[in-house]
Amino acid sequence: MLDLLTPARGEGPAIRALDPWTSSAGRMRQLLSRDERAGLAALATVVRHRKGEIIYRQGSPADAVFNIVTGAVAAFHTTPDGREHMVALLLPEDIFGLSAERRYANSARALTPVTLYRLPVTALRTHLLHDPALEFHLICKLAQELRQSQRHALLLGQRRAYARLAMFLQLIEELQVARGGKAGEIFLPMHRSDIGEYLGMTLSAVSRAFAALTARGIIALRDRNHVRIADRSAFERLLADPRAVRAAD
Amino acid sequence: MLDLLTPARGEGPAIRALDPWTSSAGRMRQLLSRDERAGLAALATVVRHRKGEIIYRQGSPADAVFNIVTGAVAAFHTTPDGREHMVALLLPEDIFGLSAERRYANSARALTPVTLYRLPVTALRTHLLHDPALEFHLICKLAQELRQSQRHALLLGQRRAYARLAMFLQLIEELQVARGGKAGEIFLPMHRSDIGEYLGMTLSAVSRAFAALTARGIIALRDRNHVRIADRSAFERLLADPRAVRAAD
DNA sequence: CGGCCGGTTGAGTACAATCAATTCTGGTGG
DNA sequence: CCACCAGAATTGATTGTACTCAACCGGCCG
Repeated sequence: MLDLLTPARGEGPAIRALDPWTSSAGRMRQLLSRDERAGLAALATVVRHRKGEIIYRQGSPADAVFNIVTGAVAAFHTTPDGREHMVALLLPEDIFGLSAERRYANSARALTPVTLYRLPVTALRTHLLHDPALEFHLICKLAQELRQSQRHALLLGQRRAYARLAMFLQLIEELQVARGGKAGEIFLPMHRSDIGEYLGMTLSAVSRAFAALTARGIIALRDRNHVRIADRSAFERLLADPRAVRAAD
Repeated sequence: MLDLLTPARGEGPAIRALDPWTSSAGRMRQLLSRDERAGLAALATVVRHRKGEIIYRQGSPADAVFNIVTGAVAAFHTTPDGREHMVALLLPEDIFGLSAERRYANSARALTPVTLYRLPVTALRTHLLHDPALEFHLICKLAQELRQSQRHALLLGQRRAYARLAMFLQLIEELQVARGGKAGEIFLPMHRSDIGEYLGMTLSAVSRAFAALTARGIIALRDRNHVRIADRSAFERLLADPRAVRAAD
């Protein structure tokens, strides 16, 4: 299961990413050394938010970057007509709040209770310029988040609702495996409506997509937030070619 | 018009991004100093590709990062069933080819004739670790590309085809303004099918979306690759609330 | 018990995908 | 300069899928 509660071992901010220099079978590792984490800890303050709370709002002055210790966070964009679109799903050892022109480009909300390190940008900048190795690790992490975002775009390019949901489940499963969890049982730290925002579809469509995958025996719901991959090969087949499954209706 | 042909003034790799420390009204600037560019130039080789050529293929060993001098590049992902989805549109002074686990996560293709700096990753890494300021600039650029990717996701979350197209046009226009071009006249360095891949819809849908916006007097096509915003306020209104325009059918 | 929140299900509609036919455009060679 | 060709783009008819709006369910809490 996806563990949102156990902090990374050790003290201080932590970032986890795929190692750019070795093949590690999709396993992410902690990039920061004990010293790097201690250095960052000196700049950081710990902040907590309850489930559902806004961490920062799009357009407000971006004076800090955040690093998740425990919990899950959604970065989302609010359109002028009031709808919300999630642009990133953030988990422990992720970084968020990077900005341009001193304003946050989107808002952030706690999906679960969260504990964060808050790093003021000015102090962080100074610190980074004195620690090239740390900077390099941050570059790796950003490249990782960029790939993640591109994958999100890929998901959104899917036409069929159940294909999007399947890609989403695969994504979450990989994240939990990459953090050392085990495959097969997926924990969703969010409501159906949040999933809908991430998948770019309505609550109803999400619900129907869950129903469709369940009816085909591909997944099974233990409860609303726990999904088990019931038929791995059908799951893989669906991901490989979304159209192949349609006939099974 | 979007200038893809004039290289950045000066010599060597160049990266352009929004300045994270000042409000610059959306205007991007060259982040690298003359010295930084010269230092990078020492590692780089210049490569050229004809329009349509593959620069690297998803899954192949990622031994270099690229920086665009002139031209436009598409980063795209090929799904097992053969369809292609564009995940990024890259222009002069952009960086691409960052990877994890020594493999490219997606393919890259020249949309126009392109000139690139090719930076071997090992040399680049060593160089970066000796130049914290340069690393910091790279961080800014990556944050920029991350925001760009999130914006792409936002676009893909739109339901109506013409809304996606409008967001796309806005995006291209901003890119050209940010690079010093002037607003109002947009150059599209790609075919309708490429646009379709970026917007996550078919060629026909792209064509119909162009037709819809033209029929409403929002845009005007000088030729296939040159779009003029004919009615700026209607354009803005459409972007603010895609549903508002439907009635105007 | 009643209200509320999160979620599911149903009927009708709107929109883009699909497949296919047709037009437009730019380049080439006579 | 024009005829021709091939690729690019548009347009048309039909179908599939998700949206919309709405009713309904089930658990939780006062």
